[in-house]
Amino acid sequence: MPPQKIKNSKMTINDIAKIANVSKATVSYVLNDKPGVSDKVRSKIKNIIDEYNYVPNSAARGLAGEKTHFIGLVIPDISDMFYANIIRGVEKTSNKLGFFLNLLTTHAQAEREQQVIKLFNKSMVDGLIVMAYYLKDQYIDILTESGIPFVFIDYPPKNEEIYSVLVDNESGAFEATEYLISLGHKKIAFLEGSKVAWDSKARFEGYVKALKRHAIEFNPNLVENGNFTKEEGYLATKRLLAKKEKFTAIFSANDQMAIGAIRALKEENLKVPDDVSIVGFDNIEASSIIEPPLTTVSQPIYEMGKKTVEILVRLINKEEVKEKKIMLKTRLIERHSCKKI
Amino acid sequence: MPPQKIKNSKMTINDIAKIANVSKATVSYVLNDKPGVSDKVRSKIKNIIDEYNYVPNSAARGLAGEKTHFIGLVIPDISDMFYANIIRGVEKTSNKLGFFLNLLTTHAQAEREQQVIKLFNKSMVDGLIVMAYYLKDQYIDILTESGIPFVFIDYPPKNEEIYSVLVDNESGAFEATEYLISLGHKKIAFLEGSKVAWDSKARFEGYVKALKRHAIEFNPNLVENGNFTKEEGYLATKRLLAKKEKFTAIFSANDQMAIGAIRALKEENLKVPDDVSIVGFDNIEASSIIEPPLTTVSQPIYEMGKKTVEILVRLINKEEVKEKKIMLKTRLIERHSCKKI
DNA sequence: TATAAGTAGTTAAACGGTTAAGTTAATTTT
DNA sequence: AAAATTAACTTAACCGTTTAACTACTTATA
Repeated sequence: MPPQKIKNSKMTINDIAKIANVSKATVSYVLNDKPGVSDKVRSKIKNIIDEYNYVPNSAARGLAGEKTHFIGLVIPDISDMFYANIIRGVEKTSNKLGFFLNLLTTHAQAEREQQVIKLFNKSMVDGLIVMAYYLKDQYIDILTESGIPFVFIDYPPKNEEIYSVLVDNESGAFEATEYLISLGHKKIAFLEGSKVAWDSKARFEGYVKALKRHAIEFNPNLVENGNFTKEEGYLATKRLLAKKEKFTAIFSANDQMAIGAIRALKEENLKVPDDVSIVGFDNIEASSIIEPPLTTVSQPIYEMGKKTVEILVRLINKEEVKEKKIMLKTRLIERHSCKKI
Repeated sequence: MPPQKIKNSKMTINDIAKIANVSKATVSYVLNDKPGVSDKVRSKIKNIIDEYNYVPNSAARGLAGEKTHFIGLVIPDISDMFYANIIRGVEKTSNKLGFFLNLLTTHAQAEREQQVIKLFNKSMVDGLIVMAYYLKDQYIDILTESGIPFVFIDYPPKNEEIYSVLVDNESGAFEATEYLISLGHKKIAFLEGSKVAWDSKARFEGYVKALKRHAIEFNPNLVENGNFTKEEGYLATKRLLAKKEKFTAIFSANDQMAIGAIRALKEENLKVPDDVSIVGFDNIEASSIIEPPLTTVSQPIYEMGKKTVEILVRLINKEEVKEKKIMLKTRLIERHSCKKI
């Protein structure tokens, strides 16, 4: 066989070293941009690497050195657009910073979350991004012990020790409610999400605070639970309507429930926004398509992913991170589901 | 320090071996369910593994052995629900079969696709699932040479050599068009998607074949390009309307364009389905929310992911795979956007 | 000028597994 | 009862990197 360019997949650092007539250590130094190599040799090696399409074996890298150049991503469910969009930010940013992604989904099952967290050991990933569903607290000890840098996305704001980036749900809800009030509404119903989710609670808090701020008395009869789903949002609205307790607006803790609410209102021959104004939360795709287009609170999802990776990579590089908890602001998107009263 | 249970993250196969009083080879055999270990010792080791929460280091595994237990996933864009849903099937199935996922997105950029494919070397992943956007053909040589098992998702059906799972777009479109015909429609417009995408072409083919089958003459004036987007679907429909060429139904190559079409029709005071019937393709979430709920063709997305992994894992295990190309059937979802003429 | 300090490179051990080959003891065959 | 076979385990090499420690020069310092 004539001597030929070996294929990239077979190439090792040894091959490169042999071709360049240096030791593999020298090649390694070049690969990692470390000093101790003359410019001449350095560029010679770089050329050879390019020419032969050599890519270092990341398993070996992970084994030997500190860095795997991988970030682990723990996520409940990718088919949920919220998470999918976060991944988008995560992926783009981590690639820009030279990292790849290891995806592990938990299907929002507690048991699976537990498994998953054990799987990620130090030589598998350099750091971890966690979007937990159940075990947020239990994770922390395991992760802290393991020494892997990690940052949570959307972690309930109590624990001040851990790194996390989250959305200021309360102020978003406050703003949404205040918007309704500014339109002249005084009897504003609230569709709450999951009883246990902290973001649901935060949105409720924001609603209550806005009422209080404008001296409107909170009426518990105007609150119904829709568990964040379209179907239950529909049902909750029906219950609300059945009470004969008057209201002129609904603030729904998410868009899905708002969509259910609109259907319920239509069925009762109530017009949105003429009879009832409604504002949602999340700005999902459907909210711009529905009739009428839904006024809603948009979360900076892409930016969440981006910020999270930026923090994690600083952590991995042992650089200083000023704030442990990053709160991102929401933005009210005015469409056509609200009307001045 | 008192002797304590060491943390899982620090545990190595050596530690387990020491505790069990065996060699690490024996532990390895147990880990990989290989013969040559007595039941007694085997279960003893298994207990210790459980007790100490030991998880083998996958980088080391990848380096030393054949298997990394990772599947690489090359995908253009996760925020596209179509891909996100495929991942769901991929993830669930691969976990069930004992594999993890390595996610690499290409952001639908040719250059990025090229990079990405080089990154996956043998000791990084056991196999590859590719959802390519541009370089489908170029990939093949590189991948074949590298020796990594791979399967394409949604690969254009020409190359019979490679493994792929895809949706029978043509028969789906055929069925949709035939459905319209069965309702009495004869003048059926077609909103085509991207000019280059093979699935777009296949859907067009299905449309044409259904017309032919029912002896309806194909009228090129009734075809407009909407490039798969809502906005261009809207524009395409406007152009269609401007022609004054009569039609009573539209078959749109995807739901996004159909949604644009509905808006365009509404603007021209045409009622769906009373004046114009319309059927879409994809069954995206919004299609059930829009007014009227859209009749559409649903793709077996989850199953695609599932099937793909199943094939890939067989390939990885060097088991026989009967068919190289798996075509999955679509399903027509009847909602309220079509009417008998 | 002798010595210290720096530069550019090499050597070899380690990382945590897998697996072919070797060893020992128990069991079967003749 | 000796030889052959089998089962159960161990030894050690290897996978492709990184990196601490070392060597051999060159250059600067006292």
